Amino acid sequence: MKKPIPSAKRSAGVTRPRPEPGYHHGELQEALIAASEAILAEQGAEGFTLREAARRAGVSPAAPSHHFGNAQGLLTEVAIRGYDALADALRKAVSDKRSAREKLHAQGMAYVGFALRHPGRFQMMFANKRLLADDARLRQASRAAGAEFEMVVAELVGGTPKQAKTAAAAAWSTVHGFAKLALEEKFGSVSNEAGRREITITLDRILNYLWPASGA
Amino acid sequence: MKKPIPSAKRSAGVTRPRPEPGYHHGELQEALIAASEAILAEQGAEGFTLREAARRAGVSPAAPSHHFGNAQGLLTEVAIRGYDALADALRKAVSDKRSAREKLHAQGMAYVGFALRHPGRFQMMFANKRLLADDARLRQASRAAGAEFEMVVAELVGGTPKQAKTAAAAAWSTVHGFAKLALEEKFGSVSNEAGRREITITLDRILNYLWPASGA
DNA sequence: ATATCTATCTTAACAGTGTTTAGATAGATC
DNA sequence: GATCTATCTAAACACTGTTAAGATAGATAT
Repeated sequence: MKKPIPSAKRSAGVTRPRPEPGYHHGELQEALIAASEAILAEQGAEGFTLREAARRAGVSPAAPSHHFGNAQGLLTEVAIRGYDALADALRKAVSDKRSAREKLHAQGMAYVGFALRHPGRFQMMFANKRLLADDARLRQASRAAGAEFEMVVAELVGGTPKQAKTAAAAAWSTVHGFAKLALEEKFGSVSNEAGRREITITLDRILNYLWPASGA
Repeated sequence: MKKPIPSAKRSAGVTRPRPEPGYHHGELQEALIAASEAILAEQGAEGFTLREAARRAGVSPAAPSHHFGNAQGLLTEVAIRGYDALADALRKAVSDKRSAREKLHAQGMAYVGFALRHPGRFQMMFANKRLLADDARLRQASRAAGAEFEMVVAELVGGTPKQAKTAAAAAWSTVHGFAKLALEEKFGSVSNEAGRREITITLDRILNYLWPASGA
Protein backbone atom coordinates (compact mmCIF):
# COMPACT_ATOMS: atom_id res chain seq x y z
CA MET A 1 0.00 0.00 0.00
CA LYS A 2 2.55 2.50 1.14
CA LYS A 3 5.40 3.18 -1.23
CA PRO A 4 8.49 3.66 0.93
CA ILE A 5 11.31 3.82 -1.64
CA PRO A 6 14.13 4.34 0.86
CA SER A 7 16.60 4.33 -2.00
CA ALA A 8 19.54 5.31 0.17
CA LYS A 9 19.28 3.55 3.50
CA ARG A 10 21.86 0.98 2.54
CA SER A 11 24.97 2.44 4.07
CA ALA A 12 23.45 3.98 7.18
CA GLY A 13 25.89 3.79 10.04
CA VAL A 14 26.80 0.20 10.88
CA THR A 15 27.95 -2.26 8.25
CA ARG A 16 25.55 -4.88 7.03
CA PRO A 17 26.87 -8.31 7.99
CA ARG A 18 24.78 -10.53 5.71
CA PRO A 19 25.21 -9.53 2.07
CA GLU A 20 24.03 -12.73 0.40
CA PRO A 21 20.65 -13.66 -1.04
CA GLY A 22 17.71 -15.12 0.77
CA TYR A 23 14.21 -13.85 0.75
CA HIS A 24 15.73 -10.51 1.55
CA HIS A 25 18.34 -10.03 -1.07
CA GLY A 26 20.41 -7.58 0.91
CA GLU A 27 22.16 -6.04 -2.06
CA LEU A 28 19.30 -5.74 -4.48
CA GLN A 29 19.98 -2.15 -5.41
CA GLU A 30 23.55 -2.84 -6.40
CA ALA A 31 22.54 -6.08 -8.09
CA LEU A 32 19.90 -4.29 -10.18
CA ILE A 33 22.29 -1.54 -11.18
CA ALA A 34 24.93 -4.08 -12.14
CA ALA A 35 22.39 -6.09 -14.10
CA SER A 36 21.21 -2.97 -15.91
CA GLU A 37 24.75 -2.01 -16.84
CA ALA A 38 25.35 -5.52 -18.12
CA ILE A 39 22.26 -5.33 -20.32
CA LEU A 40 23.31 -1.95 -21.66
CA ALA A 41 26.76 -3.32 -22.43
CA GLU A 42 25.38 -6.40 -24.18
CA GLN A 43 22.26 -5.11 -25.87
CA GLY A 44 22.54 -1.35 -25.99
CA ALA A 45 20.13 1.21 -24.65
CA GLU A 46 17.16 -0.11 -26.64
CA GLY A 47 17.69 -3.59 -25.24
CA PHE A 48 17.10 -2.64 -21.64
CA THR A 49 13.96 -3.87 -19.93
CA LEU A 50 13.13 -3.66 -16.27
CA ARG A 51 11.95 -7.24 -16.19
CA GLU A 52 15.21 -8.49 -17.63
CA ALA A 53 17.16 -6.57 -15.02
CA ALA A 54 15.00 -8.12 -12.32
CA ARG A 55 15.47 -11.55 -13.88
CA ARG A 56 19.25 -11.19 -13.80
CA ALA A 57 19.16 -10.05 -10.21
CA GLY A 58 17.02 -13.09 -9.39
CA VAL A 59 13.97 -11.24 -8.18
CA SER A 60 10.39 -10.73 -9.31
CA PRO A 61 9.45 -7.97 -11.76
CA ALA A 62 7.86 -5.98 -8.95
CA ALA A 63 10.91 -5.96 -6.70
CA PRO A 64 12.73 -3.02 -8.31
CA SER A 65 9.83 -0.68 -7.66
CA HIS A 66 10.45 -0.83 -3.92
CA HIS A 67 13.96 0.51 -4.37
CA PHE A 68 13.76 2.76 -7.40
CA GLY A 69 10.09 3.58 -7.81
CA ASN A 70 10.07 2.70 -11.47
CA ALA A 71 12.32 2.00 -14.42
CA GLN A 72 13.21 5.65 -14.77
CA GLY A 73 14.46 5.66 -11.21
CA LEU A 74 16.76 2.70 -11.78
CA LEU A 75 18.06 4.09 -15.05
CA THR A 76 18.67 7.44 -13.40
CA GLU A 77 20.98 5.75 -10.92
CA VAL A 78 22.76 4.01 -13.78
CA ALA A 79 23.11 7.31 -15.64
CA ILE A 80 24.54 9.05 -12.57
CA ARG A 81 27.27 6.44 -12.34
CA GLY A 82 27.84 6.83 -16.04
CA TYR A 83 28.42 10.56 -15.67
CA ASP A 84 30.76 9.89 -12.77
CA ALA A 85 32.74 7.46 -14.90
CA LEU A 86 32.80 9.96 -17.76
CA ALA A 87 34.06 12.72 -15.48
CA ASP A 88 36.78 10.36 -14.27
CA ALA A 89 37.83 9.60 -17.82
CA LEU A 90 37.98 13.30 -18.68
CA ARG A 91 40.01 13.99 -15.56
CA LYS A 92 42.49 11.21 -16.25
CA ALA A 93 42.89 12.36 -19.84
CA VAL A 94 44.37 15.71 -18.88
CA SER A 95 46.48 14.48 -15.99
CA ASP A 96 49.75 14.11 -17.91
CA LYS A 97 49.25 16.91 -20.43
CA ARG A 98 51.11 20.19 -20.41
CA SER A 99 49.43 22.74 -22.68
CA ALA A 100 45.77 23.65 -22.59
CA ARG A 101 45.47 22.64 -26.21
CA GLU A 102 46.86 19.18 -25.47
CA LYS A 103 44.43 18.89 -22.59
CA LEU A 104 41.43 19.80 -24.71
CA HIS A 105 42.55 17.44 -27.43
CA ALA A 106 42.97 14.60 -24.94
CA GLN A 107 39.59 15.29 -23.40
CA GLY A 108 37.89 15.17 -26.76
CA MET A 109 39.50 11.85 -27.56
CA ALA A 110 38.57 10.55 -24.11
CA TYR A 111 34.95 11.66 -24.51
CA VAL A 112 34.48 9.83 -27.79
CA GLY A 113 36.50 6.90 -26.50
CA PHE A 114 34.10 6.59 -23.61
CA ALA A 115 31.12 6.67 -25.96
CA LEU A 116 32.60 4.02 -28.23
CA ARG A 117 33.62 1.76 -25.38
CA HIS A 118 30.29 2.05 -23.55
CA PRO A 119 27.72 2.85 -26.24
CA GLY A 120 24.68 1.58 -24.38
CA ARG A 121 25.51 3.43 -21.21
CA PHE A 122 26.41 6.57 -23.13
CA GLN A 123 23.17 6.59 -25.10
CA MET A 124 21.15 6.03 -21.94
CA MET A 125 22.89 8.91 -20.18
CA PHE A 126 21.47 11.23 -22.81
CA ALA A 127 18.05 9.59 -23.14
CA ASN A 128 16.29 12.19 -21.06
CA LYS A 129 12.83 10.72 -21.46
CA ARG A 130 13.91 7.41 -19.97
CA LEU A 131 15.42 9.13 -16.93
CA LEU A 132 14.16 11.32 -14.11
CA ALA A 133 15.55 14.35 -15.89
CA ASP A 134 14.80 16.64 -12.95
CA ASP A 135 16.62 14.50 -10.40
CA ALA A 136 19.02 16.72 -8.49
CA ARG A 137 21.81 14.15 -8.29
CA LEU A 138 21.57 13.40 -11.99
CA ARG A 139 21.78 17.06 -12.90
CA GLN A 140 24.71 17.51 -10.56
CA ALA A 141 26.57 14.53 -12.06
CA SER A 142 25.97 15.84 -15.56
CA ARG A 143 27.10 19.30 -14.58
CA ALA A 144 30.23 17.91 -12.96
CA ALA A 145 31.20 16.12 -16.16
CA GLY A 146 30.62 19.28 -18.15
CA ALA A 147 32.71 21.25 -15.67
CA GLU A 148 35.75 19.14 -16.56
CA PHE A 149 35.41 20.51 -20.06
CA GLU A 150 34.86 24.08 -19.02
CA MET A 151 37.98 24.19 -16.87
CA VAL A 152 40.26 23.17 -19.69
CA VAL A 153 38.56 25.41 -22.21
CA ALA A 154 38.79 28.40 -19.89
CA GLU A 155 42.54 27.77 -19.64
CA LEU A 156 42.77 27.58 -23.40
CA VAL A 157 40.81 30.60 -24.54
CA GLY A 158 41.21 32.94 -21.61
CA GLY A 159 38.94 35.90 -22.27
CA THR A 160 35.65 36.69 -20.59
CA PRO A 161 33.55 34.02 -18.85
CA LYS A 162 31.02 34.31 -21.65
CA GLN A 163 33.67 33.60 -24.26
CA ALA A 164 34.88 30.64 -22.23
CA LYS A 165 31.35 29.31 -21.93
CA THR A 166 30.83 29.63 -25.65
CA ALA A 167 34.07 27.82 -26.38
CA ALA A 168 33.20 25.06 -23.90
CA ALA A 169 29.79 24.60 -25.50
CA ALA A 170 31.51 24.44 -28.88
CA ALA A 171 33.95 21.78 -27.74
CA TRP A 172 31.29 19.73 -26.04
CA SER A 173 28.96 19.96 -29.04
CA THR A 174 31.66 18.84 -31.43
CA VAL A 175 32.79 15.77 -29.54
CA HIS A 176 29.25 14.88 -28.51
CA GLY A 177 27.97 15.21 -32.05
CA PHE A 178 30.86 13.21 -33.40
CA ALA A 179 30.26 10.46 -30.85
CA LYS A 180 26.55 10.35 -31.62
CA LEU A 181 27.04 10.28 -35.37
CA ALA A 182 29.73 7.64 -35.02
CA LEU A 183 27.44 5.45 -32.92
CA GLU A 184 24.76 5.79 -35.60
CA GLU A 185 27.34 4.50 -38.07
CA LYS A 186 27.47 7.75 -40.04
CA PHE A 187 31.25 7.47 -40.22
CA GLY A 188 31.37 3.77 -41.05
CA SER A 189 31.18 0.62 -38.97
CA VAL A 190 31.83 0.93 -35.29
CA SER A 191 31.33 -2.69 -34.32
CA ASN A 192 34.86 -3.82 -35.09
CA GLU A 193 38.17 -2.61 -33.76
CA ALA A 194 39.45 -1.53 -37.19
CA GLY A 195 36.45 0.72 -37.72
CA ARG A 196 36.82 2.27 -34.30
CA ARG A 197 40.49 2.99 -34.93
CA GLU A 198 39.72 4.76 -38.19
CA ILE A 199 37.02 6.79 -36.50
CA THR A 200 39.50 7.77 -33.83
CA ILE A 201 41.86 9.02 -36.51
CA THR A 202 39.07 11.06 -38.08
CA LEU A 203 38.32 12.64 -34.72
CA ASP A 204 41.97 13.46 -34.25
CA ARG A 205 41.94 15.32 -37.56
CA ILE A 206 38.75 17.17 -36.68
CA LEU A 207 40.16 18.39 -33.38
CA ASN A 208 43.36 19.53 -35.07
CA TYR A 209 41.29 21.34 -37.66
CA LEU A 210 39.06 23.16 -35.18
CA TRP A 211 41.71 23.83 -32.56
CA PRO A 212 44.95 24.11 -34.52
CA ALA A 213 48.35 24.23 -32.87
CA SER A 214 48.75 27.90 -33.67
CA GLY A 215 45.95 28.68 -31.26
CA ALA A 216 42.58 30.28 -31.91
CA MET B 1 0.41 -16.37 -45.46
CA LYS B 2 2.41 -14.65 -48.10
CA LYS B 3 3.89 -11.33 -47.14
CA PRO B 4 3.66 -9.16 -50.24
CA ILE B 5 4.77 -5.74 -48.97
CA PRO B 6 4.48 -3.97 -52.30
CA SER B 7 5.54 -0.75 -50.65
CA ALA B 8 5.78 1.14 -53.93
CA LYS B 9 2.96 0.09 -56.19
CA ARG B 10 0.92 3.16 -55.41
CA SER B 11 1.86 5.39 -58.28
CA ALA B 12 2.24 2.76 -60.98
CA GLY B 13 1.15 4.15 -64.31
CA VAL B 14 -2.49 5.19 -64.22
CA THR B 15 -3.90 7.45 -61.52
CA ARG B 16 -5.98 5.96 -58.76
CA PRO B 17 -9.53 7.34 -59.03
CA ARG B 18 -10.93 6.41 -55.63
CA PRO B 19 -8.78 7.80 -52.83
CA GLU B 20 -11.28 7.68 -49.97
CA PRO B 21 -11.78 5.06 -47.28
CA GLY B 22 -13.82 1.91 -47.49
CA TYR B 23 -12.70 -1.53 -46.65
CA HIS B 24 -9.77 -0.82 -48.88
CA HIS B 25 -8.37 2.38 -47.58
CA GLY B 26 -6.72 3.43 -50.81
CA GLU B 27 -4.22 5.75 -49.25
CA LEU B 28 -3.18 3.77 -46.23
CA GLN B 29 0.53 4.22 -46.75
CA GLU B 30 0.27 7.97 -46.85
CA ALA B 31 -2.22 7.98 -44.01
CA LEU B 32 0.09 5.91 -41.81
CA ILE B 33 3.09 8.09 -42.57
CA ALA B 34 1.07 11.23 -41.84
CA ALA B 35 -0.23 9.71 -38.61
CA SER B 36 3.29 8.76 -37.57
CA GLU B 37 4.60 12.25 -38.23
CA ALA B 38 1.72 13.69 -36.22
CA ILE B 39 2.57 11.44 -33.28
CA LEU B 40 6.24 12.40 -33.49
CA ALA B 41 5.28 16.07 -33.55
CA GLU B 42 2.94 15.73 -30.58
CA GLN B 43 4.63 13.16 -28.40
CA GLY B 44 8.22 12.96 -29.56
CA ALA B 45 10.13 9.92 -30.70
CA GLU B 46 9.48 7.94 -27.52
CA GLY B 47 5.75 8.48 -27.89
CA PHE B 48 5.42 6.67 -31.17
CA THR B 49 3.62 3.33 -31.25
CA LEU B 50 2.59 1.36 -34.29
CA ARG B 51 -0.85 0.71 -32.86
CA GLU B 52 -1.47 4.39 -32.29
CA ALA B 53 -0.48 5.16 -35.86
CA ALA B 54 -2.90 2.49 -37.06
CA ARG B 55 -5.59 3.87 -34.77
CA ARG B 56 -5.20 7.36 -36.23
CA ALA B 57 -5.33 5.98 -39.74
CA GLY B 58 -8.52 4.13 -38.81
CA VAL B 59 -7.23 0.63 -39.41
CA SER B 60 -6.46 -2.46 -37.37
CA PRO B 61 -3.06 -2.94 -35.71
CA ALA B 62 -2.15 -5.57 -38.29
CA ALA B 63 -2.82 -3.41 -41.32
CA PRO B 64 0.53 -1.58 -41.42
CA SER B 65 2.43 -4.83 -41.75
CA HIS B 66 1.06 -5.39 -45.25
CA HIS B 67 2.55 -2.12 -46.43
CA PHE B 68 5.68 -1.67 -44.38
CA GLY B 69 6.48 -5.11 -43.01
CA ASN B 70 6.91 -3.86 -39.48
CA ALA B 71 7.26 -0.74 -37.38
CA GLN B 72 10.86 -0.28 -38.50
CA GLY B 73 9.71 -0.22 -42.11
CA LEU B 74 7.15 2.52 -41.47
CA LEU B 75 9.58 4.59 -39.44
CA THR B 76 12.21 4.18 -42.14
CA GLU B 77 9.83 5.80 -44.61
CA VAL B 78 9.20 8.61 -42.13
CA ALA B 79 12.94 9.07 -41.62
CA ILE B 80 13.56 9.23 -45.36
CA ARG B 81 11.09 12.07 -45.69
CA GLY B 82 12.73 13.70 -42.72
CA TYR B 83 16.11 13.63 -44.41
CA ASP B 84 14.57 15.02 -47.57
CA ALA B 85 13.05 17.87 -45.60
CA LEU B 86 16.36 18.48 -43.85
CA ALA B 87 18.21 18.59 -47.16
CA ASP B 88 15.65 21.08 -48.43
CA ALA B 89 16.17 23.27 -45.39
CA LEU B 90 19.94 23.19 -45.83
CA ARG B 91 19.57 24.03 -49.51
CA LYS B 92 17.24 26.94 -48.86
CA ALA B 93 19.55 28.28 -46.17
CA VAL B 94 22.42 28.92 -48.57
CA SER B 95 20.35 30.17 -51.48
CA ASP B 96 20.72 33.87 -50.76
CA LYS B 97 24.19 33.83 -49.23
CA ARG B 98 27.35 35.11 -50.88
CA SER B 99 30.47 33.90 -49.10
CA ALA B 100 31.19 30.32 -48.21
CA ARG B 101 31.45 31.30 -44.59
CA GLU B 102 27.99 32.84 -44.64
CA LYS B 103 26.67 29.70 -46.27
CA LEU B 104 28.18 27.41 -43.66
CA HIS B 105 26.90 29.63 -40.90
CA ALA B 106 23.39 29.65 -42.35
CA GLN B 107 23.44 25.89 -42.81
CA GLY B 108 24.43 25.37 -39.20
CA MET B 109 21.61 27.58 -38.02
CA ALA B 110 19.18 25.80 -40.34
CA TYR B 111 20.29 22.38 -39.12
CA VAL B 112 19.66 23.21 -35.49
CA GLY B 113 16.52 25.11 -36.40
CA PHE B 114 15.18 21.99 -38.06
CA ALA B 115 15.98 19.91 -34.99
CA LEU B 116 14.30 22.38 -32.65
CA ARG B 117 11.22 22.75 -34.83
CA HIS B 118 10.80 19.01 -35.41
CA PRO B 119 12.39 17.34 -32.39
CA GLY B 120 10.50 14.07 -32.63
CA ARG B 121 11.19 13.60 -36.29
CA PHE B 122 14.81 14.62 -35.86
CA GLN B 123 15.43 12.18 -33.02
CA MET B 124 13.80 9.38 -34.96
CA MET B 125 15.94 10.07 -38.01
CA PHE B 126 18.99 9.25 -35.91
CA ALA B 127 17.47 6.36 -33.94
CA ASN B 128 19.18 3.70 -35.99
CA LYS B 129 17.85 0.78 -34.00
CA ARG B 130 14.27 1.77 -34.67
CA LEU B 131 14.90 1.99 -38.42
CA LEU B 132 15.98 -0.35 -41.16
CA ALA B 133 19.46 1.09 -40.99
CA ASP B 134 20.63 -0.83 -44.04
CA ASP B 135 17.79 0.35 -46.27
CA ALA B 136 19.29 1.72 -49.48
CA ARG B 137 16.85 4.61 -49.80
CA LEU B 138 17.39 5.66 -46.21
CA ARG B 139 21.16 5.65 -46.61
CA GLN B 140 20.84 7.60 -49.82
CA ALA B 141 18.60 10.22 -48.20
CA SER B 142 20.98 10.58 -45.29
CA ARG B 143 23.95 10.87 -47.62
CA ALA B 144 22.15 13.49 -49.70
CA ALA B 145 21.57 15.65 -46.64
CA GLY B 146 25.20 15.29 -45.64
CA ALA B 147 26.28 16.21 -49.17
CA GLU B 148 24.66 19.63 -48.77
CA PHE B 149 27.13 20.22 -45.97
CA GLU B 150 30.13 18.89 -47.81
CA MET B 151 29.58 21.14 -50.83
CA VAL B 152 29.62 24.29 -48.77
CA VAL B 153 32.55 23.18 -46.65
CA ALA B 154 34.59 22.27 -49.73
CA GLU B 155 34.00 25.78 -51.02
CA LEU B 156 35.10 27.20 -47.69
CA VAL B 157 38.27 25.30 -46.97
CA GLY B 158 39.49 24.45 -50.44
CA GLY B 159 42.44 22.10 -50.00
CA THR B 160 42.50 18.38 -50.63
CA PRO B 161 39.37 16.23 -50.63
CA LYS B 162 40.52 14.67 -47.38
CA GLN B 163 40.80 18.08 -45.74
CA ALA B 164 37.36 18.99 -47.02
CA LYS B 165 35.91 15.76 -45.68
CA THR B 166 37.46 16.39 -42.30
CA ALA B 167 36.07 19.90 -42.20
CA ALA B 168 32.63 18.69 -43.22
CA ALA B 169 32.65 16.04 -40.51
CA ALA B 170 33.69 18.73 -38.05
CA ALA B 171 30.86 21.05 -39.05
CA TRP B 172 28.28 18.30 -39.02
CA SER B 173 29.48 17.00 -35.65
CA THR B 174 29.30 20.44 -34.09
CA VAL B 175 25.81 21.34 -35.19
CA HIS B 176 24.52 17.82 -34.63
CA GLY B 177 26.00 17.67 -31.15
CA PHE B 178 24.65 21.09 -30.32
CA ALA B 179 21.18 20.10 -31.52
CA LYS B 180 21.25 16.87 -29.55
CA LEU B 181 22.47 18.50 -26.36
CA ALA B 182 19.93 21.29 -26.76
CA LEU B 183 17.10 18.77 -27.16
CA GLU B 184 18.27 17.04 -23.98
CA GLU B 185 17.96 20.42 -22.28
CA LYS B 186 21.67 20.71 -21.57
CA PHE B 187 21.58 24.36 -22.61
CA GLY B 188 18.38 25.26 -20.77
CA SER B 189 14.72 24.85 -21.54
CA VAL B 190 13.76 24.28 -25.14
CA SER B 191 10.01 24.01 -24.70
CA ASN B 192 9.32 27.73 -24.87
CA GLU B 193 10.09 30.26 -27.56
CA ALA B 194 12.28 32.37 -25.29
CA GLY B 195 14.50 29.41 -24.49
CA ARG B 196 14.81 28.49 -28.13
CA ARG B 197 15.81 32.00 -29.05
CA GLU B 198 18.55 32.06 -26.43
CA ILE B 199 19.83 28.73 -27.65
CA THR B 200 19.91 30.08 -31.17
CA ILE B 201 22.06 32.98 -29.98
CA THR B 202 24.43 30.57 -28.29
CA LEU B 203 24.76 28.60 -31.50
CA ASP B 204 25.47 31.77 -33.41
CA ARG B 205 28.33 32.52 -31.04
CA ILE B 206 29.69 28.99 -31.32
CA LEU B 207 29.75 29.12 -35.10
CA ASN B 208 31.47 32.49 -35.04
CA TYR B 209 34.03 31.11 -32.61
CA LEU B 210 34.84 27.99 -34.62
CA TRP B 211 34.64 29.58 -38.07
CA PRO B 212 35.66 33.20 -37.54
CA ALA B 213 35.28 35.84 -40.20
CA SER B 214 39.04 35.93 -40.81
CA GLY B 215 38.78 32.47 -42.32
CA ALA B 216 40.45 29.25 -41.25
C1' DA C 1 12.40 -15.75 24.44
C1' DT C 2 8.47 -14.10 22.63
C1' DA C 3 5.84 -10.75 20.36
C1' DT C 4 5.59 -6.89 17.39
C1' DC C 5 6.96 -4.07 13.82
C1' DT C 6 8.71 -2.83 9.42
C1' DA C 7 11.29 -3.33 5.31
C1' DT C 8 11.56 -6.42 1.61
C1' DC C 9 10.03 -9.36 -1.78
C1' DT C 10 6.31 -12.40 -4.33
C1' DT C 11 2.09 -13.47 -6.63
C1' DA C 12 -1.33 -12.06 -9.52
C1' DA C 13 -3.45 -9.01 -12.30
C1' DC C 14 -4.05 -5.09 -15.71
C1' DA C 15 -3.52 -2.44 -19.69
C1' DG C 16 -0.59 -1.81 -23.18
C1' DT C 17 2.87 -3.14 -26.94
C1' DG C 18 4.61 -5.46 -31.86
C1' DT C 19 3.87 -9.33 -34.65
C1' DT C 20 1.83 -13.48 -36.76
C1' DT C 21 -1.88 -16.51 -38.56
C1' DA C 22 -6.06 -17.34 -40.67
C1' DG C 23 -9.84 -15.65 -42.84
C1' DA C 24 -12.99 -12.08 -44.77
C1' DT C 25 -13.78 -8.49 -48.18
C1' DA C 26 -13.47 -5.54 -52.10
C1' DG C 27 -11.59 -4.06 -56.40
C1' DA C 28 -9.58 -5.45 -60.72
C1' DT C 29 -9.17 -8.76 -64.40
C1' DC C 30 -10.60 -12.16 -67.56
C1' DG D 1 -20.51 -12.65 -64.04
C1' DA D 2 -16.72 -15.62 -62.16
C1' DT D 3 -12.10 -15.58 -60.72
C1' DC D 4 -8.09 -13.64 -58.83
C1' DT D 5 -5.39 -10.90 -55.95
C1' DA D 6 -4.40 -7.11 -53.02
C1' DT D 7 -6.00 -5.33 -48.80
C1' DC D 8 -7.67 -5.39 -44.45
C1' DT D 9 -9.78 -7.58 -39.91
C1' DA D 10 -10.10 -10.66 -35.90
C1' DA D 11 -7.86 -13.20 -32.71
C1' DA D 12 -4.08 -14.77 -30.45
C1' DC D 13 0.78 -14.79 -28.54
C1' DA D 14 4.59 -13.38 -25.97
C1' DC D 15 6.22 -9.62 -24.32
C1' DT D 16 6.42 -5.00 -21.53
C1' DG D 17 5.97 -1.61 -17.01
C1' DT D 18 3.23 -0.91 -13.06
C1' DT D 19 0.12 -1.65 -9.21
C1' DA D 20 -2.35 -4.01 -5.26
C1' DA D 21 -2.43 -7.31 -1.80
C1' DG D 22 -0.18 -10.56 0.84
C1' DA D 23 3.76 -13.39 2.58
C1' DT D 24 8.22 -13.51 4.78
C1' DA D 25 12.33 -12.36 7.27
C1' DG D 26 15.11 -9.53 10.02
C1' DA D 27 15.28 -6.10 13.59
C1' DT D 28 13.41 -4.16 17.68
C1' DA D 29 11.15 -4.09 21.93
C1' DT D 30 9.24 -6.17 25.81
